[in-house]
Formats: sequence, structure tokens, C-alpha cells
Amino acid sequence: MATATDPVDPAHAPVGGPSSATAQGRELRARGRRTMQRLLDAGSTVFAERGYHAARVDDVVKKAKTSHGTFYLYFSSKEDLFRALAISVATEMAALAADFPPIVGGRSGRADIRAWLGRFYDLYRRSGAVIRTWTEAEMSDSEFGRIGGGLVTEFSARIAARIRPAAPDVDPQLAAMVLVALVERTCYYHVTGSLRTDADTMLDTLATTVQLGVCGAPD
Amino acid sequence: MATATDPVDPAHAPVGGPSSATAQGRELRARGRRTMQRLLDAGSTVFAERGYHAARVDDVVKKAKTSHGTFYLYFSSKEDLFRALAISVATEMAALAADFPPIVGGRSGRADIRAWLGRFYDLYRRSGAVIRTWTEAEMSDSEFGRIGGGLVTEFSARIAARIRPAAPDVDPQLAAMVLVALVERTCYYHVTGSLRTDADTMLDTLATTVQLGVCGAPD
Amino acid sequence: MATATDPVDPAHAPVGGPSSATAQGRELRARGRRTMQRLLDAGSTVFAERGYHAARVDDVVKKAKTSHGTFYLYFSSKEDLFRALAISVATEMAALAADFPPIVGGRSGRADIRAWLGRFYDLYRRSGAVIRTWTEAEMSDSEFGRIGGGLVTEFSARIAARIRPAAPDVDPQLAAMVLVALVERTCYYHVTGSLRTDADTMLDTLATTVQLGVCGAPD
Amino acid sequence: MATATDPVDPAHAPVGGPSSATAQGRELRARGRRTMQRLLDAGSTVFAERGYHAARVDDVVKKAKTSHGTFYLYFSSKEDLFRALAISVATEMAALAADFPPIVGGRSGRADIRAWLGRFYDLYRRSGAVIRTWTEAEMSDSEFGRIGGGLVTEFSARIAARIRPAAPDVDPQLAAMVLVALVERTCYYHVTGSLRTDADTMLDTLATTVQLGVCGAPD
DNA sequence: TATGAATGAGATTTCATTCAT
DNA sequence: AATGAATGAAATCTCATTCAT
Repeated sequence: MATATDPVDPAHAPVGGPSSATAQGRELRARGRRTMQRLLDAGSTVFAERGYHAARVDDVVKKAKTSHGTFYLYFSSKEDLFRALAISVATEMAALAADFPPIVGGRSGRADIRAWLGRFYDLYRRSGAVIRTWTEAEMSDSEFGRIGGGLVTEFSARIAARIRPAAPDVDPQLAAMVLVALVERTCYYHVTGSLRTDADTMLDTLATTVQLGVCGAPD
Repeated sequence: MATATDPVDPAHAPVGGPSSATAQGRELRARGRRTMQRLLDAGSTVFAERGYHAARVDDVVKKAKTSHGTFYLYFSSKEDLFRALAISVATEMAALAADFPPIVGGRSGRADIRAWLGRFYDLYRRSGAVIRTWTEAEMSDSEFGRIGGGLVTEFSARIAARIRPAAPDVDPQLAAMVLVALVERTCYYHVTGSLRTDADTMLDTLATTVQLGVCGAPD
Repeated sequence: MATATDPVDPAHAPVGGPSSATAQGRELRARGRRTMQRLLDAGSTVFAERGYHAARVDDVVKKAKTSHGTFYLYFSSKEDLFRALAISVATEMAALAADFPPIVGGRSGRADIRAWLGRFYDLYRRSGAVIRTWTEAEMSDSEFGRIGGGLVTEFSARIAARIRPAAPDVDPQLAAMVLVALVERTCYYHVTGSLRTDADTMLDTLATTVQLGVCGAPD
Repeated sequence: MATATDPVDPAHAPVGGPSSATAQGRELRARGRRTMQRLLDAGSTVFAERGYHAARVDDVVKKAKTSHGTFYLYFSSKEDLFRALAISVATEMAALAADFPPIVGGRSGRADIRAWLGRFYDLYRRSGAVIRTWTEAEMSDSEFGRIGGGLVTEFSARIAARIRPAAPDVDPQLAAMVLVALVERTCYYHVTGSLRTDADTMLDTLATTVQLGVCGAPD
């Protein structure tokens, strides 16, 4: 199915930026970069399908059509692969937050919100699993979840700087967090199939709710 | 039962109803019931802290101050313990959904919503981990997630039957799901400490958003 | 073959003192202690036969007739098993050093040295591999070899405190180290079969060399 | 050639003679010989630092600033590299043994011994690791350790042919082995830093001990 | 009813060696 | 002659589950 805003299907588009060095820090040639990218893509998919803990390195290398040995040539551990994906996602989310539109009422305000939600949804389709895993900080004893004060906290803080909530006495921080809660989870339900409406309808509804319910802009 | 503003922390209050039979179906005496309850409580905490897969039976028995042997006297597997917790939660959630108030505008409508949210929040504090684990269906190949069509789906379906969304052309199913998304995730952020506002403020804000943004009732 | 000084064959006598707690620090019952002892004995033998790095946990558990799982119940890693053995050996060596006899000339002085060498030889037969591994600090990146400034250094320092070397201008530290070098390596050649003389002859020769050559006591 | 008291550290001076043919027997040009020499030097260092088993081919090629592929162009295996180093050392040791001086008392006898020990020490500084590894026959199932009956055995047998031990009833074989034990291990302690005396003092002491203690020549 | 001990299948990780350019 | 990449067998380690008392 085509995505809500983008003609090309990004559901399995490559993730992971141009950074490319092995676990030992060696720089890569073209072939090595391709293999690394295959592993990143496979990791993204497998984490999405099974969650961080249930995902086995074996699943990743099978999906990437390579070997265990090769995996550890590029990533020093399963967690290292996750970290690579997470950093890339965090970067995308920061950029997205920076583009959150000024909230205004009326048709055009609503269209801006709607467009932004479409971008969020695309990102979530590609990287929701990483976002969720990081959020839940299921990795307990690792240093994850402490990076940057939490992916979602960071994201909502950036949005808070750009919104004016419904009631004048509501803390923008709180409003932003509620907004993120609403949007993230609804996208989640949709991506996982719990919510069977088509994506556009869902995003339209979300846009209304954000405009009216969270930010209180008159229609 | 503790309320959303109760000063004592009920987050790990006992869970699991009066049902008490071992893995082999044997009926229990007082001591056995206490042991089983300790295991249920410990399981609830450990699943909350680490997630289903990362939770080890060893963690549970250590927290319950008992042994592996004893664990398997009461539960046939790790999954069985989870199921016991899940069933108890599912029952509570069904009851809660049945009490979802009719949406009306004005002060009294808002107060009804606010009270219901307080109950949800209490439940979530105690059993959020189970809800999340079940929702994410982290348990891959087991028959979980198929039970009753998903905990959240079921819950929102029951709520859908009781609401009339903001815009007349919005599907009540969709609106209910959005509502659940909003409420569940905001509570989650609060329980895990990502959202530092006090509980009452958060629940007040949620009540407003539900009344205005999701259900579109005028103030 | 009977040992040089002791009627019972200590070549595979149990090693590891009465300390007995699992890797997680739990205290042990009789059965557990027996298993742990089997693992210590097996470890001692396997390290002796193959050296630290070539020794596989698999060899150890096979020799101890137990399973991998059990191994890790008692020791957190291969290195941990080695550490347990090493501590026990270090203790024995300290005791032995404390008994190093005052060097005097004549028959009785020689007999004292000879008796002490017999004890060293027995210890070396049982634990030479651990001594050598620790000495070579083959374990590079671990904190081993740094414990107590080196097993052999410590040992010879204790002996230095008790000897008066041949030439008056020779540093006792140096003389003691030379003594240890001589004794340790000769025992090594004998234990490994490079030196085919019988043990008593070898120890007699060593006694003479120590009395005359290192400590310079007149015959 | 550097002497035992040379201020520059020759510990890792090039090893490996002029023989130069690849693993496949191909003859080499100048560049190839240089590469092979780099690998031999690196191998010598790495085996010294970590021991045979802990040494990784990766360590060797990194130190030699070349690649895995290149390594296997020159040596058919890790063991093959070791063998190349070992053969070179064995040759040097045979030559050294042949030069062992006739043991006589007095100053000039002592000076001869002292000079010989200086040569041994130099050799040991460069190649001690290979000597030790070969001695300990860490290479388990390979045909190593059987070559020529053991490096040290061979060496001491050659020396035995040239000495007359202290007591007339002592086997020259035994005396030679004791001598080698004494000298090898003392040099080892010095090279590894366990023995902090300066090299000349140590070698003087060794000379005395050999003359008096092992060979029993009067002063 | 309780528990300490044991198990083994399966997961992660390492590394000598081979391949393709 | 050189090299970056790939491989897979074998090693270490984990943990749900069963056993024996």
C-alpha cells in the first residue's frame, strides 16, 4: 500500500545514514557498505517483527543473507546494531520535531498538521520498533534509555517549544507529551493492524484531535 | 482501593484474583495461596521492570523469595505465569470499559470522564507492564495476542459502543481507538517518569482532551 | 608413582580450600560442594594438560562429568574458575615460603632444604599449571598477574627475607629469585617428562645446588 | 650484534634467517621478502605478548601493517608462522650450545661462562616467547614438541656433552638440565620485569651459581 | 509444600582460513 | 603481490525447565 504522503513505499527503505565504519573502526569500500546496509535493514525488520530481546542475531544474518562472522565484522554486538539504528532514528526525529508547524485554527492550520502527521507516520512505519524499544528501554542494564534523556522526552520537548496548548493554564510540556502519546500510539495501532481504518482517515482524525483537543485551536 | 492521588504507592499492590489452583490443578491451602500470590506479585514487578523476554524466572523467584522448584509447582511455565496475570488484568479492563461514562458536555460530563480516567490510571499503575506486553504480543509463537482479538482491541471495542465521536462522520471504532491510544500512552509516560507533571494535572488535561478533542463535546 | 616425600599420591588430590559459594554467592549444601570440588579438580587437570587458553570449558565439564549449565552455576566464567584455583595455590605458596629453612652448611642444613624442596615439588605436581599460567599472565587483558604483584615475585620476596646468599655482595632479592628460577623450572622439566631422572635424585641435586650455588653455604 | 648491556632495546630485533619462500614455495623478490620479514617480526612480538593460543592472526597482520590475505600468501597457517620462527631459534640455540665453554675454576673460567650467558640472554630477549611456547608444547595435537625431542632437551643434551658436574656421582644430563633451568628461568624473570636488577648484575650472579653450584668448580 | 541442584538446547561471539578482485 | 570481505566451525555463556530429596 502506498504511504499516506509519499509515492514510494518507504516501509523497508534503507535506514542508517552515510556513516560507515566497522566495529573495529575500519573504513569501508562499496561492497562492505552494501553488506552493512543489508544488516541494518535486516536488523530494522527483525527488531520490528520480534522486539529487541526476542530478535536473534541469527534472524538478522539470515534475512541479510550473510554469516555470523560477517555480522560481527560490522557490529560488535546485537546491542551495537541496535544503537546504530537508534542513532539514525533519533536524528530523523529531531529533524521532524524541528518542522512541527505553528498551530493555527482553520483549514490551512489543519492541513499543516495533517502533512506533518503524514511524515511522522512514514517514519514510524519504517522505524517504529526501534522507537518503541528505545522508549521502553527494555535493554535495562545497558546505557540505553539514558542517552539524551529518552527519545520521546527529547522529541516532545522540541515540540513543546513550538506549541501553545488549548487551555492557557496547561503546561506546554504536558500538552506536547499528550500530543506525542496520542500520535505515537495511534500510529502504532495502525501499523500493527489493531486499527483497521485506512491511513488517510486515521491521519485526518488525528489532525482534528490535535488541532482541537490538544492545542485547542478553534475550527 | 487506592485512588490516582493516594499518597502511598500502589504500583505494586497485589494482583491476581482469588483463583488459586496449581499448575497441576491441585487446590491450595493458606500457605500455598500466599506463595502463589508472592509469585504473582513478583512476576508483575519483574515483567514491568524488564519486559516479557528479558524477565527471567530466576528474577521472579528471587523477588518472591522462593525457588525454581516451587515456581513450577504453581505455574507450568513462564508464559503460564504471564497468562495468569493477563487474565486478571483483562477482567479488570472489561469491567472498566463497561463503566465508560456517556459523553456529555459541561462540568458534570467532564467530571465523569475524569473519574473514569482515575480508575484507568490506577489499573495501569498496577498492571501496565502486562497490558503492554500483551499489546505488543511479544510472545511470538504462543497463542497469545489471539485471545479475544487483542486486549486493547477488545477494550476499545467496548468503549466504542458507548461513545459518539466529535465529527458525525468519524467511525466510533476509530474514535475509541484514538481515545485509548491517548490515555494509555499518556499514563505510560507518567508511570515511567518521562512525564513529570503530577498525576491530577495530567488526568485533568486528559479529561479535557477526551471531552473536546476526541468526543467533540462542547465545553 | 609415590611422591618424593608423601606416601599418598597428591598428584590429583583435591585443590581449592573450604570456601564454597556459587558464582551468585549462594551458600552450598554437601552435594553442591562435591560438584564444585569436581569442577575445581577437573579444572586443575585440564589447565595442566592444555594451558589456560587451549583449555575449553567443555573439557572441564566432561572431566567433571557434569554439564555446561552446572559449570556456570559455580563459576561465572572460565577465568573465574582459574581465579579460584589461583587463590588456593597462592595461599599454599605463601605458607610454603614462610617455612623456608634457615640456610646452614653441613648435613642437617642440607636435609632441611631437601625436605622443603620435597614439599615444593608436591605442590608443583598438583598445581604447576596454575602457577605457570599465572606467572606467564597469559590472560593479558584481565586483571590477573597484577594481583599481589605476581605470584612468583611475592613468593621469592618472602624467601628473600629468610636467606643469606653466597657472596656477601649479592642482593638477597636476586638470590631468592635465582633460587626460585632454579627450583621451579627444574621441577617443571621433571613433571613434564623432559627430565627423566627419578624425583629423589633430582631433588637431592637441587638441594646441593641451592646450598652451595645460591646460598654458598660450605659443605 | 647487541650485547647484554647494550643501551638500545634489541628485544624485538628482526628474527628469521635469509630463507624466503612463500607458503606455496614461490621465490620472492625484494618487496616480498620485506613483507615476510615484517610478518616474522610481528609474529615474534605477538607470540611474546600473548602466547601461542591467545595470539590472533589479526594481531599479527595489524602489527605488520598488512592483511589477512597477505599473511596466507607467506604462511600456510598460524602454526606455520610459528614453525618458521621456531626453526630459526632452534638453529641459533644449537650454535650457542656448541659454544658452551669447558668448565674450569678461577677467574678465566668464570669469564668464559659469563660471556656465554651474555649471548644466551640476548637470544632470549629476542626469542624467549618462541622458546617458551615450544617448551610448553602448547600446540597440543600438532607434530610440534616431537621435533627433535624438544627444544630444551636437545639444547641441554648438547651442553651435557661438554660439562662435568659438581659431584662425581651426578649425571651430566641432570646437571645440564638444572643449568638450563636456572639460566632460562632467571633470564625469563628478568626479561619480563619480575626481576628488577640490572642485566649485568644478574648475569654475574648466574655465572657464579653455574660455576659453583651446578658445576662445582672451586673459586 | 518446598528447595537446591542439574540439565541441555539454543543464543552470542570469536577467529583461523578462504575468496574475489 | 596485495587486500578487503566473507565464511563457518567451534567456543563461551544463558536460562527455562526438570530432578531428587
